[in-house]
Amino acid sequence: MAGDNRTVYIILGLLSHEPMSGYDMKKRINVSISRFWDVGFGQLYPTLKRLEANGMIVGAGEHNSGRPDRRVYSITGRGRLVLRRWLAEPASKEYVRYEILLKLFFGSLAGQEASIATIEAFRARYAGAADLMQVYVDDLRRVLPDSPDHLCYLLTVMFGQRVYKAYLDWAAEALELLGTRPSRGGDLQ
Amino acid sequence: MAGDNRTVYIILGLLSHEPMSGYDMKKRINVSISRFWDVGFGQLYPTLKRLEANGMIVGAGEHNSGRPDRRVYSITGRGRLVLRRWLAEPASKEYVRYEILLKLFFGSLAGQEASIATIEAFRARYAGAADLMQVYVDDLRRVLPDSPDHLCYLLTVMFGQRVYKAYLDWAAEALELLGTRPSRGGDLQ
DNA sequence: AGTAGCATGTAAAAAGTTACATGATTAT
DNA sequence: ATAATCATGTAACTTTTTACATGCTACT
Repeated sequence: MAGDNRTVYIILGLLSHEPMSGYDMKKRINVSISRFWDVGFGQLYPTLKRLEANGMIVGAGEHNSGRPDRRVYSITGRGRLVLRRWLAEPASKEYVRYEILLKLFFGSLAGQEASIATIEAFRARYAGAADLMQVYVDDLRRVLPDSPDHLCYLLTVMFGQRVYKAYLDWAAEALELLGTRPSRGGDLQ
Repeated sequence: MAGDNRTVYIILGLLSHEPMSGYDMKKRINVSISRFWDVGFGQLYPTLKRLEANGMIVGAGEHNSGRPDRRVYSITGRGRLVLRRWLAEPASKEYVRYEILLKLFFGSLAGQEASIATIEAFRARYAGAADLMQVYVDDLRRVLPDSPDHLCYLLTVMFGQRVYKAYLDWAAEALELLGTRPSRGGDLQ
């Protein structure tokens, strides 16, 4: 995870569409990016400062009547160049950390019930998410002919839909192996 | 990712089965754990020192004729207690970082060809892995009745098999959407 | 009255990666 | 000859998380 700071490219990527503040970025990240790469305020604000010092973005203070002042950033030519260069490079290997699998792997010390509870919690965590991704996929596929710019978003949502489905299918199979009939219905949340 | 240091529990979990050296642990991690939680030497050795200082493990120097000396660690009662306590707690949320989705999300600036190349590389990365996981699953399911202690391992391998399959299915669908017939055969490596 | 949202940040700590160092043996 | 394996470790660095700080407005 050392090496290139991806927070930089997320900021540049968002600003390549339109100017916005750090707070706006976090909101965008939460709804569309955080599923595969989350960024916190503690990373966002310092990185914005650094990018401005390096001339990749420029910020303009904006007065906001009644609300705190905003600092709206725009991408510069240099920022666009750096972003494009990164996009042309091959993507690094996927980085995952599944504590649930760690617990199951060492689960013989905890007993079957503990493993079952762990998997049930995992399933509950993704039951709603998988359905939601399916809805998004269906919607985006419908509007795609009229707005092909949604394709980039659709690709990432499709990914989520398939991976979450794999999660749920695995959970069902794992529970069966552990000798539990999967409970039907009422397992959302 | 702050909070609890999972390297600690990986070490304790491995030692709960049998005593071994740091080097042994890394080998075990590479073949069975690194797919869902990797640990490097730079984390392993300092953590071993800390765990010994805290009385969770004890190390014994072993002379190795012709080879470097080894330090073989064993888990203590206190270490077992800490491990069991962690196993009883609910697993934290999954942590993932997919640079490929980041690049695709901002891919409109790079063009379709770049997106296609990105996805092809991703597919090549997992084509072999998915097949391998399937082989492991089949093997483990066959030996399971005779050695039920393999169940914990099987659960994690099943997870990998399903997720890697989802990766490949997504890649095929994504390439189709981008207007590329998926190339048949010879796409390993 | 209390919570959530708006909006920006800082500081400390933890976690993780990378590069380096040593040096013998064994396989290609 | 060269590379890989065995075996341990350190140091510097980067990245990420968490907790704190401020203060106003709008909703319940």
